[in-house]
Amino acid sequence: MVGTRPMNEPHRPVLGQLPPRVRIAPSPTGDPHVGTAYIGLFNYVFARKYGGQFVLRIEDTDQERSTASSEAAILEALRWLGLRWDEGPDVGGPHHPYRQSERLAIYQAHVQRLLASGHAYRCFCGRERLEELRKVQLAEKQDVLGYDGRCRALDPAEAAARAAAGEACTVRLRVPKEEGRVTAFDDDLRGETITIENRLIDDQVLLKSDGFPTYHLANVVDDHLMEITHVIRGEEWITSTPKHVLLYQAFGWTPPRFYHLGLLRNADRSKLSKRKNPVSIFHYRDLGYMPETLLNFMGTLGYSMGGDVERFTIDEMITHFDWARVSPGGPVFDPDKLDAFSGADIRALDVEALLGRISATVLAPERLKGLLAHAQGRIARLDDFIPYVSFAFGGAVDYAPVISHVKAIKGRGRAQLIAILEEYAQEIERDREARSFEALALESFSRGFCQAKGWKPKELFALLRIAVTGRTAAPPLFDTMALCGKDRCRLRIRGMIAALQAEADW
RNA sequence: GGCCCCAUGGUCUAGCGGUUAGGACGUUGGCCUCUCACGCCAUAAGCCCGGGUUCGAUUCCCGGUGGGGUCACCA
Repeated sequence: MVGTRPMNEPHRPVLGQLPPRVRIAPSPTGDPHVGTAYIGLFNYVFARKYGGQFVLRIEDTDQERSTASSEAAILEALRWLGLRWDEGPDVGGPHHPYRQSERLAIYQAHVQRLLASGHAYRCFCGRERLEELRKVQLAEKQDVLGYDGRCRALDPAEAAARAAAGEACTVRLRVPKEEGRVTAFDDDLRGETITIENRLIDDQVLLKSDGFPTYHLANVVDDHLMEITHVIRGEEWITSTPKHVLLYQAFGWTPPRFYHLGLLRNADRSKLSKRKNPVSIFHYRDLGYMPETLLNFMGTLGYSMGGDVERFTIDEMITHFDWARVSPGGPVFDPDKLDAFSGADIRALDVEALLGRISATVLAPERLKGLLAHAQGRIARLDDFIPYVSFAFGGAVDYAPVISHVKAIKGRGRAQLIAILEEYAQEIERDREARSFEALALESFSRGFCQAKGWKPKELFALLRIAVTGRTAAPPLFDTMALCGKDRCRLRIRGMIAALQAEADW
């Protein structure tokens, strides 16, 4: 057993070792996720602790789902938190570009190497056959799922010719499947060697038919080229790490050290998901948590300063950081405790500083202006402004005063209301335009949604207005939703669903 | 289901062979107080189970159980 270490031996870099280079590699496919921030925090702290570099790399190899706006949002969210990266798509660096979609030629050249050395092969199996294969494997309850290796035996020259002739194909990793072969790597957080039998490792696709690499290939190539020394990521990657190790071996490269952190969990211990918890970093920003509070809170998840200390700054975390103080288990993200931290931090501010914070966020001039534009026509006295726009502040709202109006929506039962809200919340996330949460896009999405579901706009919009504001009267619905922001709307629509579910007598 | 990871009160954790098992959030009760909040004091609640190793296991090893992850031309 290589690489095991007694648990009482703290992990310290060997003297004379180069400073670490670490990275986070978010995929720009949605709202900036707290899981990204969590992993980012540990990478950042580790890099700073040992005077290394923290790299931000955008893994936009999924052409279907990646968007520029998501990438921008991720950068914005990480900046808000104060996790500064030394190299990245915006600041550049010696290993640019840092956006994988701009490194296609690099991956293709590396795939050629693998093809030439026989570590990879072209595969002409189409999606239909793969789906069929999968169906059969599932039906037969096979334990090992995955590609059956049909194209492994193809003559490389012939395969190359077919590809050159324009036949669609992918390139797969040729996993050495000889009886008894295993692939192992050390997880330095766990202090264990993790070993997996090669027969359980799939001949992973490395290059997709659209010419883009998969995560596995791009990740290994870039980590090597960018001289990443320590890969600190979520434990969801543990089972695919052997594929990466095989790739390092195929290229003749030395793999980095691996640290797999436990995944953030919902209250029911499943992996943190937006169905059960707010997961967007912007949710926490827009509902008025201070970045240092969030950072400190996340720092207490999985990490401990030791003893009784749990309130600490990121600088304190950096100076005290030690891998031996990181727990491998997946912590529950407890919003109540975050609130307690947040309240304490607000109280610790002097009034002047608090005013500064609020002026810069909750009451930022730009935001106020947007609100005023809609309040102006609806108030009689300047002083009415605050109560009038109160719907745009705070988290959950109380539906008790307005629930009768919901019940009065003609011809719609409780179950129907719950269902439509759930569908609405779900589909709006998938709509490329609407998820920007701009009024116009919201409106066109919502009207289309009504049509598709056979609801009159009037009924749905009334329901949404009540759900989002807790009131029956407000500025035009889509302006209101835009003013409240995506995360607040999401939170309140969920709140409305919960309120409806609680109305047992209806 | 196969494989992999994990395991201290409800939650986050301290503990690194011998402790009255400590702290924080939450709970409950009280104090403070015009109310609420804050603050303060107190409270109930935990080492998953079974084998080893050891004079001695919460701690080390193995097994079980439980939880999680993963089995895509998504990351």
